[in-house]
Amino acid sequence: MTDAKHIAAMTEAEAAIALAGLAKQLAEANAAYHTDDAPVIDDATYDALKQQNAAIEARFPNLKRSDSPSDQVGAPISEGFGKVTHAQRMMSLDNAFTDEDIVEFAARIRKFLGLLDSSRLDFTAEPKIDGLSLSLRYENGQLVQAATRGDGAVGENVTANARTISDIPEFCKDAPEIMEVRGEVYMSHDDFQTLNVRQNKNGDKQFANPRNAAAGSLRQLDANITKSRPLRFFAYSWGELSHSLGKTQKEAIKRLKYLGFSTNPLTIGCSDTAELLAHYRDIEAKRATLGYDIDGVVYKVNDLGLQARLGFRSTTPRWAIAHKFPAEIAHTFIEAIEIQVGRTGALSPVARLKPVTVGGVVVSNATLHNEDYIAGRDGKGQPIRGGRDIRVGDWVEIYRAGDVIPKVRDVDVSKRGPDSQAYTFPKICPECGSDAVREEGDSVRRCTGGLICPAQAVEKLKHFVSRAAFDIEGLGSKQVEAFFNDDQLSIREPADIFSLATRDAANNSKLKNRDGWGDKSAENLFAAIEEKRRIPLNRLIFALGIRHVGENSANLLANHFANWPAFETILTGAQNGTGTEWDELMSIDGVGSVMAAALVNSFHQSNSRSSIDRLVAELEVIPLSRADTTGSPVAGLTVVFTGSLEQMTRAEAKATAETLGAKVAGSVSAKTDLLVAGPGAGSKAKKAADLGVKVIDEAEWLALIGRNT
DNA sequence: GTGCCTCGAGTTCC
DNA sequence: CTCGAGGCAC
Repeated sequence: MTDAKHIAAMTEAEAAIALAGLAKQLAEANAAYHTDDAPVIDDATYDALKQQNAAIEARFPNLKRSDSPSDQVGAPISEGFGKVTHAQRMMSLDNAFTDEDIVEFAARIRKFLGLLDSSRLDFTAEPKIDGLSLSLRYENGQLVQAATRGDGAVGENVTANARTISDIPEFCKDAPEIMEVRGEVYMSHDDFQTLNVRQNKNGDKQFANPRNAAAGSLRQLDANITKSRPLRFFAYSWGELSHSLGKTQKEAIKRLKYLGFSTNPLTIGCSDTAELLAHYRDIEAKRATLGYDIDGVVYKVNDLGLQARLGFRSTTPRWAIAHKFPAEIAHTFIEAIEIQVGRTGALSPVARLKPVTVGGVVVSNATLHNEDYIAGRDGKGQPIRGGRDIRVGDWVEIYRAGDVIPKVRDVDVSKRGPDSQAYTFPKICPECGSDAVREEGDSVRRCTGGLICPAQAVEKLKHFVSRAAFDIEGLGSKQVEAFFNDDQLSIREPADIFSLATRDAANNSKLKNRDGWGDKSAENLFAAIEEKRRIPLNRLIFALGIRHVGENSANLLANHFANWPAFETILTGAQNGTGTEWDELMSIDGVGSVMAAALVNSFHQSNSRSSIDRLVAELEVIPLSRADTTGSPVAGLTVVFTGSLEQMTRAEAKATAETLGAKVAGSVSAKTDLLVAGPGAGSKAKKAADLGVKVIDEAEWLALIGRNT
């Protein structure tokens, strides 16, 4: 034991050792307490250890560990979970619904790898568990972190909760020093039933389905509640590894089993698509007797070397696919068809349904996409669902696309009454009365009211405060809408947000007297707004809500122009379709004529321009911090990218290269210094060879610019 | 012109 | 998540 005097006398090295020891001791104690119900130390000792840990951390803040016990179980319950950046992105899977999709999947892989039809290509097939994915990080065999998938790049830290799941080992003997194990947390049918009976007895809410129950249980702020819930875990994948788990998918899964994880017993190897499809039918037949929910079968290329060669698209691997079971359907009728107006003026029809349960969830709305869909045609005028139109009062077949978005699959025409009438899509905006027009070749009808239309104005404001834009704490979509409709403190356009505090002060500070508001909440809101007066250029460009300019394009533009004045000057000077400014816009990789025109219009149309000017006058725009390119290994070089890139998109690659002072060209010439060639590179690689231009692959490029994979 | 691949926009429910 | 469409390579 180490007392306060010891801590005061500690050297940094001693402190680091002490912290490591405490982390281990407390983690073991936690594990024992949460999983076995058999504490290895008593509460007083536990608290004393924890205090020591905190005291050492206070004296040596730089030594605080990533797995610090002060951030874990037993720590006071904080609001929300911490964020965890995954060492390797958690990908999602491409979906397939038909046998043909699977044949194409295999063909795509053969083509990409340049394999002959006659050569062997092995796969694995396993049930796709319907739960939620989890990434477990082990260091030297010890579980140090568990994180949910989140958006794939950043998830939530649910370490304390994961420790309570008995299928998840606290310690793995013989594991690589760094090992991220990925898999699915789920609840069995039996456990789900029992839990709901218990919930009912305690007067707690019932869960709609095992998946929701599992998700709700894992995301409890109090790990003790998670502990009382019967969660299970199947391991099927991995992230960062300090050394490999095997040469093939099958070997790696076997290894995970050896290390103490549950792996799904229905995982098998297959040597062609026929075997994959046979296993699919087999699992489909067993589906009802498995005792847990699955929603399809996952196929993966077995050879990990081939997996590495195939690599990833932006969000999915090329070497795996999920063969989904047909979606569950339900029948109900349409009580009404309503029109919503979006930020770009798009009129979107929504069917109000007689509530019905589909896949364990009660659905009362379903999207009808657009005018053509209601009329029974697709965007090109081709009939869908046999060309039947959709009417108010129709009995319809509903399913949840991707198990999420409710959609109308088909109409039962035989149940139509004699007075049934075809739906007439409005030609004027239901919100503002302006003309709603459909441009040639567009499937969407749009309100022409612009900012005059209250619906568009509100949606634009909601976009402005959204997460990837200004992200003002305490000013979400609900609040924005309330302020929009407030007579005294109205927010009609983005600039009004930044004058809110002054206007409220001039108005005798009435905000704090509103329903649900007080001194503190008003003060917090004003502070949060002030905080966002300084805004990075890319966020500002995205927040403007210009059509065709999403988060990604905003980043490209910010990268190119680096600061607001440069961006504004070009857009102000640009003419639609011609001139040097237009050419500069078009020269940006990822910007084409449609986006360029949308940008130019928004800076020339007087209403939108003055709204932008009023906003920018309130802000301090943070320019993009350009790295100093002196000493950059590629400064001044002319680089060309070809073939498919795996670690980054072409646009990202170009932006990064430019940041480092390189020029990026579209084609290989005598002036080219370097060609970065991914798989599938064709004529350019040949030309480079002819001209004697140096050719490297993506990994070598990343190494060159100092970004290791 | 065709055929990927990505992105943008709009959607529901918890 | 899905659809449509923009952008780019061939």
